Amino acid sequence: MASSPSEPVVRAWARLERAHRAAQTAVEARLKEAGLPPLAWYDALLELERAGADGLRPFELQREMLFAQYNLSRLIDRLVAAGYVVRSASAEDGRGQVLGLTREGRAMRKRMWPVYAAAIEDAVGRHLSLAEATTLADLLGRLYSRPTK
Amino acid sequence: MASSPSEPVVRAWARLERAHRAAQTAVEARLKEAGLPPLAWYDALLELERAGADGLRPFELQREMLFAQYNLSRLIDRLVAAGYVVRSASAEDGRGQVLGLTREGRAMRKRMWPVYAAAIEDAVGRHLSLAEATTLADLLGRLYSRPTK
DNA sequence: TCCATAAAGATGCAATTGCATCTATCTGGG
DNA sequence: CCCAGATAGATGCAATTGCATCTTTATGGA
Repeated sequence: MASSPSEPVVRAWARLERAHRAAQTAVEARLKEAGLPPLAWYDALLELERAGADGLRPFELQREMLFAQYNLSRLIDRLVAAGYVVRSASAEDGRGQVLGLTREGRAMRKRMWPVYAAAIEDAVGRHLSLAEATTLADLLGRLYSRPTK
Repeated sequence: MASSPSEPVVRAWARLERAHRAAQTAVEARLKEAGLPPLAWYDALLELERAGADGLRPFELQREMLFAQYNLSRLIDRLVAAGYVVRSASAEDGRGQVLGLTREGRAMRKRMWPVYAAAIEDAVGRHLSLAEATTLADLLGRLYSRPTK
């Protein structure tokens, strides 16, 4: 019988870790050396921008980013402290709040993009053809959706 | 003009982050619920086991794991404190040391494997065919090409 | 030989993450 | 209506990570 995670699966896992660490480190370094906030800020700002005028509930953002609840709570603290996000009470849910992007938040996201984009190109784009990038995105997408097996 | 990271590249990057976070979180949770040490311990123990009787220098382990120097230094502290690794002075390099695996270290790695393996299968294996896993491993490998290989 | 510089590793301190738990509100069944 | 969960979010505290810098030993010229 074949051993339970097959050799290619173990390999894929190991490389997922390494590739991610390498890319992540490189990208964070680029942002920092440009005097910009960390990656996670960009992600949050982008999701909020995409959400439009209605804003997002923290738990929605949490699911989108796959962030732990307590980490997100504190990430939001920092974004609010920096003036990029505003918290307001939710009208429909007394327990909850709604997050909105400020003008400064929108501006910061925009300001981060060129640096971030260049870093992504270096960390990922440079190494792959267009077709390969598409395949990679496809396969990675499968890892966090319901299995089809 | 084509934007500099092409859309598939950005997508691949975004999914690399998400997929990694999802898998990482799931695997760590499995280890913890089995009362076992974190992932990084396994990696280090495995590398040391592979290195055989000669052991490894911290900086070699650091390169292998893509770990920051100060993080590795402290990871080793913990492994030594747990009795899984021993530090000894390097014979050839007065600045350095050599790491060796203890019997307990070897045993712990072995003990972690079944739990780790099952978690990998759940996080990765379940979602992909054999051919897909191979392709994924291949593409991910391209992202962190080490110069001397 | 001597020195400037580089490499190996450690460490103090600040920021972030993880864990457990807490408060407050909401929801569904009796 | 009422209460036992469940859900949204915050938070105290411990562990880990990141950053800057330090010590010690190697190395490669002039």
